[in-house]
Amino acid sequence: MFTLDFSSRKPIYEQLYNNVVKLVSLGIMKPNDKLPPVRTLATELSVNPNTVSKAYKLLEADGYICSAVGKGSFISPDISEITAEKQVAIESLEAELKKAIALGLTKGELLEIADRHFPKE
Amino acid sequence: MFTLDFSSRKPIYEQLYNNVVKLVSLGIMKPNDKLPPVRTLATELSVNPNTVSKAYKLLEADGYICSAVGKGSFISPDISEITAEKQVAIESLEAELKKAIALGLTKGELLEIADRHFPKE
DNA sequence: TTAATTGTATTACTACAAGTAGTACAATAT
DNA sequence: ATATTGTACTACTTGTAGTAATACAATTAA
Repeated sequence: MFTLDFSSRKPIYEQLYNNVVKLVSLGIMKPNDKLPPVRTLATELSVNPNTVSKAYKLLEADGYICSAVGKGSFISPDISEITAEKQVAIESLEAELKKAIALGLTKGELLEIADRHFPKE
Repeated sequence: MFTLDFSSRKPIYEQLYNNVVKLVSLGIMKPNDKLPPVRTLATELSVNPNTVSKAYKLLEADGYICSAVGKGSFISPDISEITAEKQVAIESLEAELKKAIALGLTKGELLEIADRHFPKE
């Protein structure tokens, strides 16, 4: 269900995050489905519970899952519509990004723009 | 001519970079104008020559200036057109970015997109 | 041709942040 | 009550960013 690459430079919590996003977008996990408890998944993957927790925390911040102490973590009920609209917006964004890069936009400049649009994050 | 804020978190080389960009966009420095030599500027600003060099290197990579050993560093001859077109593209990009953010795009996701479009930088 | 001026490359030191782990805490369920 | 769950706090380790010290290479000017 979850696959990790420990030799990768990508942080484990980020890989976990992407795992869940992928499972949802592929329809393998559906709204209200229960995710494995932090400790369970951590043990399975031989990883610290806090690392799993970090992934879950991010997933919740981004609206993918809902977590509650004692209850557990679940795929958000209204995940489908969200991701669909967002996907379209991302595609438009990437199209504009390509144009800008062709005209000499650098990564540094893009990061600066990102900082301006995400205040104090 | 050049102003630095040493108490700022922003790296000095980045501040220098922005100084030059601003001087150009304000028309204070024009195409083919000579920039102060690395060592001279470094001494003036009480900074290591390498720090100035790093700023110049970035400016050259982004097409703002041209550097040559023994000659010096100069504002690029064709800076005006470049920056104009680019500015338009950046505005479109930011418009799309705002839409995507409104639909739930996160900073993390944006950075991931950035990584995808700037391979191995 | 020689000395001065210029940008570049290499290396190393320091500080800070990211990533992960250890542990204790708090809320819910059974 | 006790077990299960997510969360908060702290600390350790590692890596990267920023700057500096130094040596190098190319051009200019005398």
